[in-house]
Amino acid sequence: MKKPLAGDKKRPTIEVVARRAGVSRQTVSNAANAPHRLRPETLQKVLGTIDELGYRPSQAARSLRTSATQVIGCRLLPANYAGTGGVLDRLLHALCDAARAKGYGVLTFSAANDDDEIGVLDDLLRRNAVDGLVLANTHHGDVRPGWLVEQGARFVAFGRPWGVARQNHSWVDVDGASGTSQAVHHLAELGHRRVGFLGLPQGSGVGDDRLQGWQTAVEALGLPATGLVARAEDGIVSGHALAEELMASADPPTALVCVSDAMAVGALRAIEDRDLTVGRDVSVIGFDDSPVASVLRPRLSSVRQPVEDVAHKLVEVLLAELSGAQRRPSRELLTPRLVARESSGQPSSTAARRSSTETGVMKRDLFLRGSNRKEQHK
Amino acid sequence: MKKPLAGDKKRPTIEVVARRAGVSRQTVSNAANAPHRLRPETLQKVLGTIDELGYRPSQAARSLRTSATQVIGCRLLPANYAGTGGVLDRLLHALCDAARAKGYGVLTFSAANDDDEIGVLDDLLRRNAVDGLVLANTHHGDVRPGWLVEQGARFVAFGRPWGVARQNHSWVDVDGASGTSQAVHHLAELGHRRVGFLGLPQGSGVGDDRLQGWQTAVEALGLPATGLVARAEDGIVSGHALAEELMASADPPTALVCVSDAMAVGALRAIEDRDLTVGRDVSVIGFDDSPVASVLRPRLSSVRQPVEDVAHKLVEVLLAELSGAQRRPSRELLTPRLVARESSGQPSSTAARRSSTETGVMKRDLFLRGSNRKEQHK
DNA sequence: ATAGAGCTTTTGAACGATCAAGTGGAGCCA
DNA sequence: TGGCTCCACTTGATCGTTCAAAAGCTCTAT
Repeated sequence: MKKPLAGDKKRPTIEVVARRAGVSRQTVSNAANAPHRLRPETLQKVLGTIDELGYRPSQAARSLRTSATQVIGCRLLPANYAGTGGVLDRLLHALCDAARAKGYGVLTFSAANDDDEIGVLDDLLRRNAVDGLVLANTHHGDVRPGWLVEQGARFVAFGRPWGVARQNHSWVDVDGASGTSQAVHHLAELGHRRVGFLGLPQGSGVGDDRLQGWQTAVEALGLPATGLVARAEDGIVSGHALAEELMASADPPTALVCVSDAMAVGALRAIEDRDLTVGRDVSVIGFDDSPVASVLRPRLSSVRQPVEDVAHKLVEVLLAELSGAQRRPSRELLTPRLVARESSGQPSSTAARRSSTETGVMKRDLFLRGSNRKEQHK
Repeated sequence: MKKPLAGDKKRPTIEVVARRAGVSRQTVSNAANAPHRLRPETLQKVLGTIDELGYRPSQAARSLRTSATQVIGCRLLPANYAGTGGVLDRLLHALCDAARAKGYGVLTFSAANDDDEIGVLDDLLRRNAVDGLVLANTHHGDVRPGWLVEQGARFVAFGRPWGVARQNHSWVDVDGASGTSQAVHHLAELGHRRVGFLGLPQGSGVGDDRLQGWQTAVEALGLPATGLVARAEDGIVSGHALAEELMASADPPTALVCVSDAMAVGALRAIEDRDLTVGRDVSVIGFDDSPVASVLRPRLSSVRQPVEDVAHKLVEVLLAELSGAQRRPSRELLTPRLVARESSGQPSSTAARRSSTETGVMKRDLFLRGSNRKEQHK
């Protein structure tokens, strides 16, 4: 029975509700915050009045008194779609849902770089505009976690504190090594033996992590490991160059596991440029399952991060941190899942068969296969 | 000379700053909010102390007193990347920047549907958690604007109030008709005459708008207009079906202007399935310049919305609305810009030449052309 | 009868800022 | 000198909530 808020009419305060229900302010407050303290019939009556007037406590007044804003801050990363951008957008959605389920809001902001971000964070913390923070995209030599710890701020990082000995803050991360390992196992099951890896320059946390997964799997399966790794900065152009480099070798790989979808896209291009068929002559698996993955042709197999689970964990850990119950920092490592699509298939029987005559042979069969739409392609 | 906030040390209040500077609370307040009221030397002294202690007014206390939160709410739309999703993500970034520049924060939330969103908005408004709202993705029969007006809420819509006679709220939108018109003109300049249009079912605001731009341009240029429009719900599969439909006709188009990038992707597939070359046999232009556009091969020409300008306008209009100075609702229509890439090129001299022997001819030339990376493809 | 225990409800104070009104002093003019 | 204005700054009140403590009330045990 909610009353619309007419433009000039003011929102009802707790005082108004109290008078109307014939009780005191505190009783109304308790009805919402500590219902067990009220006699059932009183509770009923007060809740009725609250509903009747459409009362909600003023966030500002509550924050002032409790010094808790019920808001989590989170930086919006620059939209780097081919890279990990898609993941962070999905994460933001999931984070909003997870936070709202716990009665929290999410305040987003953008920043040009980490120093800029620290400036914004400093402002948010000093104004008490947020209770806690989610720190995304942690990286090697990241100054933000240390700064936040020093400020006594409550936060959770999405991403391990790479290359730091004393990890004195909570984090949630995705096991990249598991992801690339899954990719290698999947390719091995399809019959591949020479599985290459396109990675990031040494020193990148995620890059090294994902490379290690490849190494572990290759060793476990007894696959060849030499001359199969190429590394460069992330990007489509890099992916093209690295894939070309590996394929130009004497004994080229029949499959490529890539540290990112951007790299994978570059690899796809390089393969096509050699007039080979992706998923047939050379298989490719990306990482992050970015939006482009399912739109490319052939659709790109990719390792998908469990973003919803990450978001839930982030909120869970952060709230524990906020409650103060948490003494020791939490560490959560979640497992990603390979989404196999057309870009990873059985190796062609003769790896040496490299004529260009068969380009596009599989196109028809591959198009729309596995799509959730039932529409058939004639 | 900012002092770090040690974990257990409390933030300084205005009272603390005042005592330290040897002035009263109000003088400190004035230093920040009305510096002209202070004698220059006093101002200097107070600002010095503020800086020394790293003081920032508590957002909660300020909000309580002024009943202004300095926060704008904005729904995070489901990540529909092939569709308009990418645009709204870009918009969110720009919105955060534009808002921050004016001292506002952006509170994001997600909602399953419009009714769900109204529930969230109701909550935000009742708690006074936001000063104003940005309403994205307005559509035909949208109940949200009316509801917000009824509530007396301050908001700006991104998108015109489609199909509503009395437009009693402010909005900012992009002139879709101009975008599709630009696309047609661009194609006509390249030599195309039969330019098709893949649109949305009648009744969709953006769909009809963009179709109208195509019509206007086609008429203005004296191009054929019959049998060149196909309409269906948005999506890759739809795009494929519609393009196939048009190309199967007796006198097929040599170019397709699409209402969205998703449609355009479907069209690309359909063209390739006929063993034709995109950008040569048939040109394709999408709408929104979503992230996939520049990653596809050939890269997709697309109409790009001026998201940063939109964000600035949204904030500007909303703040005018909040200040109360605004009597009449504002209406701003911004112009998008066509980004021409490889998917739109000169029509092949013989439109009837439809052998499959030349598939992929231009691939090498097209790859990476126009990229900002200088790296050459050998 | 009465004190004590336990439950429910009320009252006073405080959170930290801004608004509105008040104070004190310098400067001007008659 | 007195009165007036203007400026620079201070003081008291207030925003709407929750916390902490007090106050009633009921019930039981002595």
